[in-house]
Amino acid sequence: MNVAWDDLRTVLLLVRHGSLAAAAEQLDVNYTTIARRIRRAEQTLNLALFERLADGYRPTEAGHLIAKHANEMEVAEHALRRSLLSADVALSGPLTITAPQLLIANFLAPVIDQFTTGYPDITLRVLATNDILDLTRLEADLAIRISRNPGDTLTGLRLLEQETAAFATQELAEKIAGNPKGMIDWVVYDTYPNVPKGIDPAYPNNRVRLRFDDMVAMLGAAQSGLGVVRMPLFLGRGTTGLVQVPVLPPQPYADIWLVGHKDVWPSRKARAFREGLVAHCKAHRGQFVS
Amino acid sequence: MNVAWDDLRTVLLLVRHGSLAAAAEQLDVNYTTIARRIRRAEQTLNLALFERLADGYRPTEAGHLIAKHANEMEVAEHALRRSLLSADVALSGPLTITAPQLLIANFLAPVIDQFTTGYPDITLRVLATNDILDLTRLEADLAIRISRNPGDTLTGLRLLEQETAAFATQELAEKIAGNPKGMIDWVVYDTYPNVPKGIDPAYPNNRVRLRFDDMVAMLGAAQSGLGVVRMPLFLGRGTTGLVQVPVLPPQPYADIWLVGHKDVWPSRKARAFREGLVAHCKAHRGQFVS
DNA sequence: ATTCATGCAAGCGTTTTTGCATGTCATACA
DNA sequence: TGTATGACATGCAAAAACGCTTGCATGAAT
Repeated sequence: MNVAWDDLRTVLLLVRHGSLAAAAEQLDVNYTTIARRIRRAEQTLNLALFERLADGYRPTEAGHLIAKHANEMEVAEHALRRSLLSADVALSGPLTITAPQLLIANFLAPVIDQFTTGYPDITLRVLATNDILDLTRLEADLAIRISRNPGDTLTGLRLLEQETAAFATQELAEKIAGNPKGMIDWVVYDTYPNVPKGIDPAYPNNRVRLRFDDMVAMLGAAQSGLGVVRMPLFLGRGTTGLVQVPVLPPQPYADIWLVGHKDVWPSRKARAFREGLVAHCKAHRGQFVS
Repeated sequence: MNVAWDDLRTVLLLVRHGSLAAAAEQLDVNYTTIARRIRRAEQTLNLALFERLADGYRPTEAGHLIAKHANEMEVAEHALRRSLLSADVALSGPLTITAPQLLIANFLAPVIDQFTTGYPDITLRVLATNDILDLTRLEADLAIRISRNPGDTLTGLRLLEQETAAFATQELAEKIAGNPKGMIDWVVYDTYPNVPKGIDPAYPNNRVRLRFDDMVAMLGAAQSGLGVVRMPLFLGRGTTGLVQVPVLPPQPYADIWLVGHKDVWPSRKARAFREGLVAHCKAHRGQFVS
């Protein structure tokens, strides 16, 4: 009559991720194991937890019920892991941070380098992604985010204020300077699909030539001379082959924050990372504003 | 970095019960297994959870921290199991009840007999004890208790009101009747260690001869003629060799309740048991009052 | 219609986990 | 001072859990 806790966890992950393979990936086991645990749980409870359909496992009502409660167990487990992290006084073991790829590549790499050198016993894991990871679930311990508000339940620290401006190749920049009234091609981000606001009236003719959903790709486009790109100052300045063009005067942009769960924030490892990061930010503040 | 949930549970039980053997009994595994799981958890977390002392495992601070959170996980697990019980519409599987031994022996046995006959697919487990089991933790699904108040967070149903009176052997009863002024020996319960209040003034001389901490033993003493015993009417009437003596007129006593957790109470199995029990109580109410 | 990707079941050999028997150590007791 | 008891460690063999591979069914893309 006693179900193993790990089996409950397995039910939860299968309900949450929908397929044996996806659940298996989360638990880092073979998907066969997921199937076996589910069967074992069903036998122990003498209760059908999933319907086996052609396109996967579909939870029954009982399966959903278990997932609901197992989810609460998971919440408690996450709280435990956060507590352990801050209770752990040793400067050793794993620490996971996440930040946007381009911020890492163009600004944070030295911080990371210095940190791993300074704390060789800490295994730093860097998740370079634009996704907002769930720090409550410890998908990461700390996150560096570009955002206008740092998140609700998290503890945060504003690292930097920054501005955006327009960048293009040297060649394109000269062409625009020689003919301000000519048509200017823009490469823009999908979420702001129009020509930026605030363009200097001296350059009256603007149009969108391309839209991207990825800033790395846009950088490539800009370097290839496909058009003008609005981007944060630090990015444009740090990308070889691009120069700032006066079409779009610098504008304030979302701040850069360091955020973490309140349980994790005071831990020694988090403090150690914060220290190096803050120092680096102070020293290079000039890269971000005009 | 991921601790198995079952290992967390093992830490919890070891902290709670203090020794490998005691924890092992709870989980129904060999105590060696407990030791191994603890070691594995410590290695995974890279953290000492227990001090190995000569007289057993003593939790470290981290061990206590884990136990605290694992306890919350356990609370969620218990909630899950209660939910499953009430979600389970089938009249089959296990059902656990608890009641005082003497109530079972002298009154409830027919209910139990009838229930197991009527619902052969339900495996009834009866815990005959005076201990107050924790229904939140599902140490039992339903409890029959003799109490003045049925418990706070539980759902309850008053089954019977009852009275106590004085009982002794036929021989002793006749002796007392023949000499009301003579010294009357009492056998009393440890928690009320004096001669009962409310004795008829016609019997002025009373003393405590023996104290017991167990009512079964007191019944034996009464049957052996060691003295007069105050006990519930149903008990005295149902015990061969005892007759009521008029020394102590019948007095109201604590009611008999059926209680259960609110999650369990509405389940079909609980309802089925309740039905038979209530009918039996109604039919035999006369056994409990004068 | 064919091909490909996804999702799962079943069989088989291997690894991990577990139970049991044995040995050690400290404590309590007579 | 010997002896019993409770609590744990260790080594070995059985049992359980696991990963890998093959094969089948379904639905989407070509």
